[in-house]
Amino acid sequence: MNVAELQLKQHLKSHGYSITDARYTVFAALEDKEALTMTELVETCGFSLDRATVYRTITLFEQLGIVTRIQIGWKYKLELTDAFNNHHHHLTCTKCGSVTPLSEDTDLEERLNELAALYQFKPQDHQIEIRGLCSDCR
Amino acid sequence: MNVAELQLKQHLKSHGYSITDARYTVFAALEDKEALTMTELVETCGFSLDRATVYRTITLFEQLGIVTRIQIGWKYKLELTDAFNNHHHHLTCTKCGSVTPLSEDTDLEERLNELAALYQFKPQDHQIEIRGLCSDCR
DNA sequence: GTACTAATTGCAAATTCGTCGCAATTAAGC
DNA sequence: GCTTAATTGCGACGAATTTGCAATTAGTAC
Repeated sequence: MNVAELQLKQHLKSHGYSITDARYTVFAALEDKEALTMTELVETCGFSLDRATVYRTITLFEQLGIVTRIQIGWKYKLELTDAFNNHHHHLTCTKCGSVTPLSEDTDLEERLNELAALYQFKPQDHQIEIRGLCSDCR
Repeated sequence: MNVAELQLKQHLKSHGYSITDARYTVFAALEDKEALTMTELVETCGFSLDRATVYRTITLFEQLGIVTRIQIGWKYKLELTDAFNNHHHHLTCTKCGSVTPLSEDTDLEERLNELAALYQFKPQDHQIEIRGLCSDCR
């Protein structure tokens, strides 16, 4: 069991939820991967888990702040949250459909916080998607 | 016919598509409004248009860069693109679900362009969603 | 304006997506 | 191990989205 899985275990436990194979399976499917659509996730878990279980698990993970939804092109996709080692900023190519994750950028984050403050808004999370042509397609 | 509708007409024409009532109706439903879900859009067009036509029209509008999907909380919504006078930056309240549009911000746009440039990426459009607690809920 | 052709639309049927109730199974605590 | 409560699988359901095809409409040339 790696660090992230230990973290998952503690997270579930501290919120009073059981540690189950299904939850590990879903978590593992999202670990260190590019964002997945719900359908892809269900396929990845495949034989071992029922569709309904995957949906229920994702709902729980979202409530617990383990997973977040981001939009990539047309569809929404699922990713682990920052706390579980991920990012939610992407360059999406409108031609070839490639997705390039963008590393965190302090200037950007700060500006977002300033803007939120203007509206007396307390930010918890955010996502940014830039659509355009990637280096290969331009 | 207002400026935006003229622009729509030219856009359709220059790409070889017909100018039809259905396309005006869908366009009008999105004009000067907050983003709509597909279901809301179908309801807005209501009696006059078949569901399938609305879906097909939106697919076309996306291909032509007239409409874009943005993520609002869990769901995606539809909005006119920048070229047709809209913005895609929002503050979403995770408690009450309210959506506040964020006005364009030069600093932010510039920083996004700088970042895209780092990846030899040619930006066409972008969206930003900040999730958190609105002034009423915090 | 009329006629012709190709594009567009409405309708109905078929998929796909996401949710729910309930019985069977599994995890947690003793 | 035993008991209890949480979790899962299964089947069924309602909502969302897509598709084929026939009827209608827009575009173009006379």
